[in-house]
Amino acid sequence: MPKLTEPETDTKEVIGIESETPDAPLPDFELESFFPYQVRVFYSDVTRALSAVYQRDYGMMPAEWRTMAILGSASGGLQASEIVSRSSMDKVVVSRAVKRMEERGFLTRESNEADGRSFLLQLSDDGRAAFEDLAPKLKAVEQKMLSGLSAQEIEGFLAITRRIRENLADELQGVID
Amino acid sequence: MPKLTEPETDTKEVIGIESETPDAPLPDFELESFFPYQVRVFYSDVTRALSAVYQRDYGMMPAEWRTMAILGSASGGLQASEIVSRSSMDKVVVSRAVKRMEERGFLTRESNEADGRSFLLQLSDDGRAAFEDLAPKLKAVEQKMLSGLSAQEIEGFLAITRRIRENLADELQGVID
DNA sequence: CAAACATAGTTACATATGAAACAAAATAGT
DNA sequence: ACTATTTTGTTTCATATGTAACTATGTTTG
Repeated sequence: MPKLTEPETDTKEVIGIESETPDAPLPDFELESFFPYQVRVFYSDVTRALSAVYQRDYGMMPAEWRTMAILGSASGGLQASEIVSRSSMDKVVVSRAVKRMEERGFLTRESNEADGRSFLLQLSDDGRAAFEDLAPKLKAVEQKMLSGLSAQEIEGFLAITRRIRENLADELQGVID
Repeated sequence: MPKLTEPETDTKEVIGIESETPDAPLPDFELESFFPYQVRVFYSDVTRALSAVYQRDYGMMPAEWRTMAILGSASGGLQASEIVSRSSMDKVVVSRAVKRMEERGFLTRESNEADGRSFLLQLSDDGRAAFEDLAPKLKAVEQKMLSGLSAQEIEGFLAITRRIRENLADELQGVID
């Protein structure tokens, strides 16, 4: 069932090791020192600290908070597609977040004069109140997690994330996203 | 701890002001420059580049790959609980990953002499073969994403993730994990 | 010993997610 | 104008996930 892609170079055959090798090549692979794993552990702590707040105070999910954050700092009404592009979330995720937020009275959907397919989204008064309550709290969490770090260190850190993302750019071409 | 209720501001409608711009405090919150958001975008690229490989080649999920990685570099058989502690994954996640890997013939479960509640897990020959195929491929992805970065830069980066996690340590106490 | 408690792992349930199919409206090609 | 294609957003379906309940075994304590 595994549709294995052909191993390009099979050193075993070249060297001529036959059948079961008790002295297996045993790739020395330490998960805990594997960079992507460390990134995941880091991310998981960061996101958990953050979502704990909007989750606890407003029962919101990450996608809802991000939608709120974008609408909260926007001037007029936004289309869902604009939220998609500004949040790097999937359009399905945004669609569902918007739906849930409308049900909970956090945003309004007006039909769009200029384009009958889309709607203009805006925070309702309740939504804005929640945003104004949450934004400082979440900024405080951000401050807390960054405390003791210089602006230079933070910028250096982010610069490295950008370089890594650039390194991965063509790796990720296949995945359309 | 506010629970979903904030005082409604109704002063405007009472007087009937139709001001287009209410004198809202309007927290200046830019999602795209919000540190946790940037971390998420970064993480999402890293993890996607990686999972693309074991997903494509073996149809594995992240939890399965991590389980494989830990078993692959372990000497004898491990209990599921050891995988949990070494992978920072939930025990339910590990349980399901183990189940699926056993179904697919990637690992074996022997009952544990020393403790009737647990089992000793080990990669099967197939599992080991998959691991030996995958480990170098994934290391290559790691190399690719880190290319152009000095060991010093990488260590500095990781040091910052550790400091941030320490800053968050008490924030995360509430969440038992 | 036996009742109480703790631990390992699984299962159930409710919910979240991603991929792909879909409908409706807009745009392009001829 | 008419058909094809693209874009916008929703829905469907199959699968993944987290929380809590559960089973079974092991440990502690009176």
